[in-house]
Amino acid sequence: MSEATTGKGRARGIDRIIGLCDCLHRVGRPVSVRELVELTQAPRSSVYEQVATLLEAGWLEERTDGLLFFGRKMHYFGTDYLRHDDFIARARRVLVELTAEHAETSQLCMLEGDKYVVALSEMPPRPFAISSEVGMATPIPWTASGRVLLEGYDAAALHAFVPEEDFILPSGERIQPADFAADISRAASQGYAVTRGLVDGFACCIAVPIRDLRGKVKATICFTVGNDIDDQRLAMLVEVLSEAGRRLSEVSVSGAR
Amino acid sequence: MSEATTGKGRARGIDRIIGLCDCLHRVGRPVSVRELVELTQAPRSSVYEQVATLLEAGWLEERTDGLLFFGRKMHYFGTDYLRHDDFIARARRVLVELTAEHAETSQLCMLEGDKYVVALSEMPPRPFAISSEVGMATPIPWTASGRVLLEGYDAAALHAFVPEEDFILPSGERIQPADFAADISRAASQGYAVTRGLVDGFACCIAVPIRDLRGKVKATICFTVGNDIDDQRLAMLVEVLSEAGRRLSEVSVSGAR
DNA sequence: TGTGATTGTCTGGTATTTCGGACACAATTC
DNA sequence: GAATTGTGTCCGAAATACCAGACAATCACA
Repeated sequence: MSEATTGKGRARGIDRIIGLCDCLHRVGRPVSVRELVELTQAPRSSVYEQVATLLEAGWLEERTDGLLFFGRKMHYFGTDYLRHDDFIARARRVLVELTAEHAETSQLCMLEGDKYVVALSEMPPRPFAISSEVGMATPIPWTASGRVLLEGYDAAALHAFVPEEDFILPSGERIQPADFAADISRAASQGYAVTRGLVDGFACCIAVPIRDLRGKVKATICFTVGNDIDDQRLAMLVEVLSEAGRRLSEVSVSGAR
Repeated sequence: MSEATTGKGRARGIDRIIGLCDCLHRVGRPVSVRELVELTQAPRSSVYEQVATLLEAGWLEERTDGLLFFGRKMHYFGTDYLRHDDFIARARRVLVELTAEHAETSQLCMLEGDKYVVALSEMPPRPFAISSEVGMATPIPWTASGRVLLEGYDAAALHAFVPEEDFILPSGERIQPADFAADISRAASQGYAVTRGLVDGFACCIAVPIRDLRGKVKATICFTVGNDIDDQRLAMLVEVLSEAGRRLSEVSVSGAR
């Protein structure tokens, strides 16, 4: 992802900005200028200058505690994106519907490079819904959606595509690529994937594919529910998701991207 | 707003990018490179290069029809902003609640420079809810919220602050600054403002203040409802909004911003 | 209060990026 | 099919934005 957008040596302002925002997103919390300098590896004086520019533009905001984070403008731009990407806009309506109907967190997930990201997330208005952060890059093997998104990948292809370290779960345990490949082909044949307590212990994820015109999986929608779910409800949710997945697949005609 | 972020002559890449994104936001729809060049007044070759860089970074996306608009990354950054700005996050929960309860569009509005902008908008899931675009700068006198946000401004202060042309409604009709000042002081004394059919004919807006610690109005929350609303329901919504406004005002202690 | 670390500002030189304009190619128009 | 207009790429020159580093101000702590 972030290629040479950070690092020392003279760089274009625009690349520095991109690197800066990527870092901010990656850490996912307000940071001090000092921290920003460390994260981006950019020259101190440059960072000060860029930050000043971005603050003035409303791309960043300085909070009362002096820390920096994204500003209003980013929200506006992001909202513009959501409105104008046909596929995303349609998916969002479906997620809202699913979450309203079943009171579970529903998400739209996609690949970004060799990582999995949550593109959209709708949480039910209940106190302890399980969430995960929009846009955060996560190793593919950690997720149910990953098993759907990598449809068609065999062990060799996996080895080439997925970074070695991504097979190691937060717990330290290692997923065997062969097992992962088996999960993938099972997902392909049954049309959905379920993981239980993979990264979390208490979470259970159910993912189904959304396909483009050529039948390739381009995204997934998933429910994230408590691991204590019973089989009957799980089957019901699978059914509901599959239906939604089909709906989002077919009309994906000329929409955006 | 957009100061020297557009225009001819040599400019920093970062300023060009800011100008480019501002233009995209202002037009509010996907555009061709040609159009971008016109909008930003930037050199053609520069625009091509910046666009390429931004596309690669995922800040922009090229759609199937070749037009450009904001990309995924902006959505991620915007989501980060929403999560981490305490005040915004709290306001959002309140809006969701209000909209769920009363099935009307509710919004959080603020000033940005000498313009009014919708910072957050929650629409009820019904077919013909009245909406307005998040982040779009609108002349202050066109709105109910404007009458609340400018609390304390007399005719002279208005004259100094609000651009002359902003008093002209889309219909071509002109709002008299004196009338506007009267609306403002009425809003201050009754604690809310209502406008009926101001820009739209069919829309009715109800706005109440959210105050910072010093008592200054820093934002409004409002309902946008159909103009056919009856007095009783309107009174009820005013009451509900006022309560919400009070809730958002008090604890605004050390929040963000 | 002294000493060292941290944070923020400023300035000048130069490695680099921006920009103008030329060029190639495609799409229209006459 | 010639002429015109629109779109995208490439290149060299030079204006300048980025960076290093010096300095000032503030803080931390003994």
